[in-house]
Amino acid sequence: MKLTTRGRYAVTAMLDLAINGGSRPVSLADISGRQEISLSYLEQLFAKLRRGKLVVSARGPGGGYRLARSRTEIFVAQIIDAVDESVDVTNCQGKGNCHQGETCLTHHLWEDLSGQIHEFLSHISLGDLMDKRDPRHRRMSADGMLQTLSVR
Amino acid sequence: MKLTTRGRYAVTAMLDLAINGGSRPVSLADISGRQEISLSYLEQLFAKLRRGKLVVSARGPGGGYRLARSRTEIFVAQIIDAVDESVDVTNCQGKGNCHQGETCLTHHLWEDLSGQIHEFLSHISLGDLMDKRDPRHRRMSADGMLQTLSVR
DNA sequence: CTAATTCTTGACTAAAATAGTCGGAAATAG
DNA sequence: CTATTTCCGACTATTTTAGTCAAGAATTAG
Repeated sequence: MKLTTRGRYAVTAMLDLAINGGSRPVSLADISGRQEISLSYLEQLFAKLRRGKLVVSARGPGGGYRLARSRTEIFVAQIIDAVDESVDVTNCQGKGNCHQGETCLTHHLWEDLSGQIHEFLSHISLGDLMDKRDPRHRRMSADGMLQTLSVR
Repeated sequence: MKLTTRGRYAVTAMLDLAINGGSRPVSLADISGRQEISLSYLEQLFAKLRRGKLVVSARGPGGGYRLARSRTEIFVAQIIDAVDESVDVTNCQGKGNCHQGETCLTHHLWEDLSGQIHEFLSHISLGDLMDKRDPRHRRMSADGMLQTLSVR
């Protein structure tokens, strides 16, 4: 799991699509204008998002992109995975250069943590993020948060 | 919150320190050998970790670094913050170029999500990672965290 | 004291990732 | 047909990452 500015751009653009995309597709030019991301860069990102089956495209006038499925079925982890093409991070894959060393141990510990972050982002959909705009859904509970976050 | 390979290196090195550091300091040369990170790069990272008060150093033969405090009191978020010097990510700070636009909205949504990840990593200590019994107890609760996502 | 060890610092560099540019081709609505 | 918009590949500039090098300061073992 990697979390770079590129992933942020992608999630931002997808959020824009989820917010502004109704029955009509949204053009990249619109997103570019609103989110201040260069059009050409958006093209690169959406090529990957399309390959990742997160959006569908429509060419021609009035065309653009729309979400490939409901905003409640598109998760942040999928977006980041689509644009980040995670490199494999192991420096000891297959090779036996990491016998009884500590390398594999610490590597495994990191992978574990990384996996948890991925797991977390796999449960947050665009819809979840958007729902936070609705004040009725606002529930500030610092106590509750600590209970769910800390080691139980 | 950014999550790059540099942060991974830092956490890995700190884990090595937590695992291999007993009463004696651990030299960067040792960490370099075990974790296959270049010595000079480790020097850069540990300069920042020291400034962040996460490690203390000891010069001379038999010297090296040791954790500044107990492994249960050093958290992953602190390590990443120390080496990443997070840039401010707002493209609309102060400036009024983001009035009723969608830019601020999506930006805040991302900030909230990013904040949640940071919050999560603020509760995971080196000790937690080393403690391998029952990793499920460290897992994030997406439902619980969504309740706490703030609205601005 | 001396010498080896280790951190400390700064300047520099190579490689990679990021972000953006450009030119054109294909599709399609009007 | 024509304007709009996705699509696609090649190219470039900038930034970040990772590593190198060299000099120097502190400390300790012997």
